Amino acid sequence: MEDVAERANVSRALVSLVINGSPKVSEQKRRRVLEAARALGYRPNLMARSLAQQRTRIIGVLVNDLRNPFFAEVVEGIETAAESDEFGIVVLNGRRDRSRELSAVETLVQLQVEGLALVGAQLDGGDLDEITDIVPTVVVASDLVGSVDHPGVDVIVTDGRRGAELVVEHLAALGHERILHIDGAHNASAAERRQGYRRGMEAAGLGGLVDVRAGGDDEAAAFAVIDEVLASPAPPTAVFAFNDLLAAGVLDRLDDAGVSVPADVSLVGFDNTFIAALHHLALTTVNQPRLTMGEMAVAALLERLNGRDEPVRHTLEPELVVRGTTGPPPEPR
Amino acid sequence: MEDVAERANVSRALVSLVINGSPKVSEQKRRRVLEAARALGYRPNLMARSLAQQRTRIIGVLVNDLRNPFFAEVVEGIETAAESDEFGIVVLNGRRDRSRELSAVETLVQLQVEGLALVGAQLDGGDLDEITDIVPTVVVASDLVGSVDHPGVDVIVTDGRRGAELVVEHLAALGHERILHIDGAHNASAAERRQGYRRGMEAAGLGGLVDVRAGGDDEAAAFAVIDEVLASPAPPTAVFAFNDLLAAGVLDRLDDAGVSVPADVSLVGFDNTFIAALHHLALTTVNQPRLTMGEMAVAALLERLNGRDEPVRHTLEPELVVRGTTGPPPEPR
DNA sequence: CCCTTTGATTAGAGCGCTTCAACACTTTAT
DNA sequence: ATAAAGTGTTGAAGCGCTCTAATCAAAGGG
Repeated sequence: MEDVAERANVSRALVSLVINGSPKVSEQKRRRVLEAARALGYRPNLMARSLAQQRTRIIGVLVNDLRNPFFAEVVEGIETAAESDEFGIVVLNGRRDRSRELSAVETLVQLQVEGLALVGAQLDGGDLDEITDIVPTVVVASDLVGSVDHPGVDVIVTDGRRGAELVVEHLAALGHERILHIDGAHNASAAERRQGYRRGMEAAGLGGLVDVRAGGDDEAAAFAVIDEVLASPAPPTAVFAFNDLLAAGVLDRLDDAGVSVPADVSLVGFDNTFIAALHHLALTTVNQPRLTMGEMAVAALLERLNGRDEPVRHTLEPELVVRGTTGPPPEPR
Repeated sequence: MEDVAERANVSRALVSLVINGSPKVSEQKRRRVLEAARALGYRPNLMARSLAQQRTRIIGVLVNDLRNPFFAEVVEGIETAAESDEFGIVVLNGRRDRSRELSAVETLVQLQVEGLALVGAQLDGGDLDEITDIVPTVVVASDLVGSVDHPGVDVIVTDGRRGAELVVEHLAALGHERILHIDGAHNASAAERRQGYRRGMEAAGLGGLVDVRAGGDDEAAAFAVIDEVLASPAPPTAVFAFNDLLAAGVLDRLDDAGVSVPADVSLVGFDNTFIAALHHLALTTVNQPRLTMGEMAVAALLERLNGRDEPVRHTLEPELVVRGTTGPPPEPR
């Protein structure tokens, strides 16, 4: 910068003004500076600028699992929204490991991000206590454990309880009774969906048949459960999986076992990722408006930055997308 | 930091030494400082540190498309490797838009990243000219246009030419002759695969039947091509798609048209993403060792940082993964 | 012709940290 | 005792930028 100033015969301060597009610079000097900058290949140092300015215009994004297309799309929503507000984003990947999430958050805070978006994170309110009075935080696509309202955290979720209810209603309407739920284990939104499943079962008069088994969040987690369940005396006629990835795993395993879907067993996922839409899977699932979620997350952060003080919670409506993996249960023989 | 120093009755310099784990600090003061830091909730400012230290320990990653699981996994490979070398990564998403890629690279450079990994980027040598003598750069999973060796850029690729040849060999061996290639359009690795396809066709004595049509990099791009091709007098008996996503699109469209795979038409993808492995797709495809690619990318950058000066190019061997979407062509009637 | 106003430019302090050279002690060797 | 050699600690400069307040030049008003 020094060099640019010298070459253009102006002060460092003037260079700064030009670079930042200040209106109070004469056309002549502006030109001189820009040319000098180009000639020297000058590039402003973002670190130095942030330090001096005391702001970074960066939103930190912690994502639970980049390989899950669902999260990737939420992140794209965040990115789009951030961009239009002249913010950049830094994405860190928790890789389904809570301790990694914790250290990622720490890194982001130290990076001085101005807002923190936790996408599908497994952290709970306690983990965030310290963080939230340093930087505005929004939890997206997962909920704080126990749904406790934390004064410093905004929440953007699709109503997982309702979504799960929709699934059970749909299956029950088709005549299913033994409906199994393979859950998301420690996954942050797992509890909500479990709860919705239970309520749905009860509402349908199937309270006695509630069956929840521990799954996870990708295909592999489904295998053991399916093997176990198929071996039981009265296997389920329908399976509601925690998410599409898990459902895909279920589908594979059922296939291996020669069980046909939906003739023998109906199957429902969650998220409505592009995988579910593939004709060969044609997975019945629950849609979450992921781009919207990303955008709302950014909006929430900006409001905080503009002084809002009370927590906000946006619960979006899930939507059942019926495709080819659900149908009436087989006739009992 | 000032405050911590004061509370612990030491100088700022000492605090810095403690935070950075210097061995030349007495146990007593170290304890005092750490306690003061905890009590005050002190967090070092990474920006300030980087500025003072003149290094960031950050590797910038530009990825072509986060929604494509293939790229996401390469990024995970990079992340893992970076982590074990005590580097952090910052991921920016080009979202399939070259001008966005350009500005993302600019951002990363200004962020003072110590290395740049371009994953599946569409940029060419010219775009990088200016960049490479500022920061070590490695191109992963795509190649510079024209494969010109650029002295400042390392390249980690799977041999797309060979991969495509393998595909054609496989199909030809099954008896196919009219093999269509739907390419990746402007995608950076498209050219190589096209070339491999052509060579493969010629080697199989099918040079006259070469048929390449413009595709893209996701499902949607396939639709128009399939419609067009099915309407032609002599439709292909096999389709080789640029990647798995595109292949999934082809599969969907063939399905719509009532064409069955592989009985009527064989189909091959590329990348071996988890999608291809789903039993209901069971897509024959070409594997790329994505985690390894990510790791090699980081290794290349570190070597550069340690003074290597000549460019390096690692070409990994692709591997044909035969699944259920390929078989002999239908009997001509 | 001097004073005020306006607009363009600049000096310099400061952002939060690291690091080097200097300093004050202690210990050991002589 | 005194010099030499370590330990541990600190003052202060500097990283590349921004921004406030001060300065300077030109223009307008009386």
